[in-house]
Amino acid sequence: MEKINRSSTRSYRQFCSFTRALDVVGDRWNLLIVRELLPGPLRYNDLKASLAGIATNLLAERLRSLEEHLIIERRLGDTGVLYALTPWGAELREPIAALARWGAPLMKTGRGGDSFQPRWLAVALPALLRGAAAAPALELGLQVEGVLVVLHIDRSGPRVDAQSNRLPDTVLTAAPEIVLGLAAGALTIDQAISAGHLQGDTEILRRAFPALR
Amino acid sequence: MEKINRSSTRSYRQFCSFTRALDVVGDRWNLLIVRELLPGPLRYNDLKASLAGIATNLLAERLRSLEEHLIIERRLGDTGVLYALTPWGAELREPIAALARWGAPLMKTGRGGDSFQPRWLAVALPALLRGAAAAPALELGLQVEGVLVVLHIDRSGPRVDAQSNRLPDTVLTAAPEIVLGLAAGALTIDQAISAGHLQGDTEILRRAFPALR
DNA sequence: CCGCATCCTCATGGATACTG
DNA sequence: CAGTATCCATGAGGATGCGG
Repeated sequence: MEKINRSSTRSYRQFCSFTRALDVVGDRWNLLIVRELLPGPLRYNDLKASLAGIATNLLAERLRSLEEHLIIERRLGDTGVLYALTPWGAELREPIAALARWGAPLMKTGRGGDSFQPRWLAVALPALLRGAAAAPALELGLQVEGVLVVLHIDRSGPRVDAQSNRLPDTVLTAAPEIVLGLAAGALTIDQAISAGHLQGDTEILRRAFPALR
Repeated sequence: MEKINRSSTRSYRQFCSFTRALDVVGDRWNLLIVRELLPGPLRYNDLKASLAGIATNLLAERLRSLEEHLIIERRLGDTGVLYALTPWGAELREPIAALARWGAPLMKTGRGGDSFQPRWLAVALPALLRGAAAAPALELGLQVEGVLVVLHIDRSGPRVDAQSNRLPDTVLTAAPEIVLGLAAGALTIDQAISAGHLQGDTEILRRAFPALR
C-alpha cells in the first residue's frame, strides 16, 4: 500500500508570517518538545518521560516533522540518538517566553495534580523574571525536587546555566509551587515563608527581586 | 441526552505557565481569532470571512471558549453582536508578534494561493519592523488591495493606527507580497522596485528603514 | 441577512501492544 | 532504546437548516 504523506493538509494557507509559523509549530506537542530541548539535547525516551501523556507514535511523528522543517536535528552521539535544536529552532525561546509570561495569571489556581519537571524552570524562570537585573552579578541556587537549578542574574537579566559546576553562594530549598508561584506573581514572599515551604536565606530574594512583593 | 462539557479533557496538565497558556489558546484557530480582533472588535460574519477555511461550528465553539476564559467579550452594539478582546486578551499581542518574527523566514517561499487580509498588516508590520524608530515621527500610508494602512513610526517604534482620519504625507501603493516580503526581510527594496510592484516615493522607505537593504 | 446549531465524513490524536 | 503498528476516540471541515 502506498503511504501518502499529507503533512501540509492542515495548513491555514494564509500569507502571514504568524500563521505560517503556526503551520510549522502550531500542532499539539510541537512547542512542548521545543521547550524541552531549550536547556539542551535529549534522547527519545527522556523526551517521552518528561512529556507525560504524549503517545509514542505522536512523539515520533512530531520529531520527524520538526526535523523536516529544520527546527530540530538528530545527532548521533556515542550514547545513542540525541535530539537538539537548530539555531533557528532555538529562537523559539522568545515566543515561548512571551506565552509563558502571558500565562502567568493561570498559575494562581495552584498546582492540581499537574506534572512538573525541574528542567522547565530553566525556561520559565528567565521568562517570568525578565526585567530583574543585578550589578554586581548574583547567583542563586534553587533546590527543587532534588534538582539544583542555578539562576544567574546580572545587568543583562536572568538566565539559568545548564551545567554549572561550581556551587552557588546561596541555595534555597523550595517546592515547585513556591518557586513558580513567586516568579509568576501568584504568591508573595511572605506567603511562601509563612507556609514554611521556603528554606534558606530568603532575604536575598527580596534584594534580588524587589518587584516580587 | 445530557450534553457533557469536556473542555479541559485535552489539557497538558503541567504545572507550567507556558503549557497552561497553550491549554487556553493553543487549540487550532484560537490565536488567529485573537489576531483578528487585535486591530479592533469584529462581528461573527466578519471573523468568518476573514478566517477562510474555518467551519462555522468551530468558530462558534472557539468564541464561546475564549469568552469563558476571559480572553474576549461579547458586546451588544446597535449593529449587532461585537466580539472584542479583554485587556488580558489584548496582551496576546506580544506572543503573537514574537511568533510572527520567528516565522519571517517562512515568507521567502512567496505567496502561493494563500489568502490575505490588509487587516493583518496592522499586527504584522509593527511585529516585523520592531526596532525601527524615527525622530521626528513619520507617517507612511500603504495602499494594499484597496485598503489604506497608516504606519506610524516615532522614537518608541512602529505602530498602525486603526482609524486614521487624516491622510498621511506619503502614500505608497504595493501588493501584499511586496509589503510583507520587505518587512520580513525576504525581499530587498531594489528587488521590489525593479519588479515594478512598488509605486510612490520609495526613497522614504530607505530613510525610514535603513535595515531593510 | 446574522448568528449560530445539527449532521455527517474523514483526518488527527491517544492508548496500548509489539519489534529490530 | 527507539521507535512501528494497530485500533479506537475525538476533533476538524463542509453542507445545510433555522429562529430572530
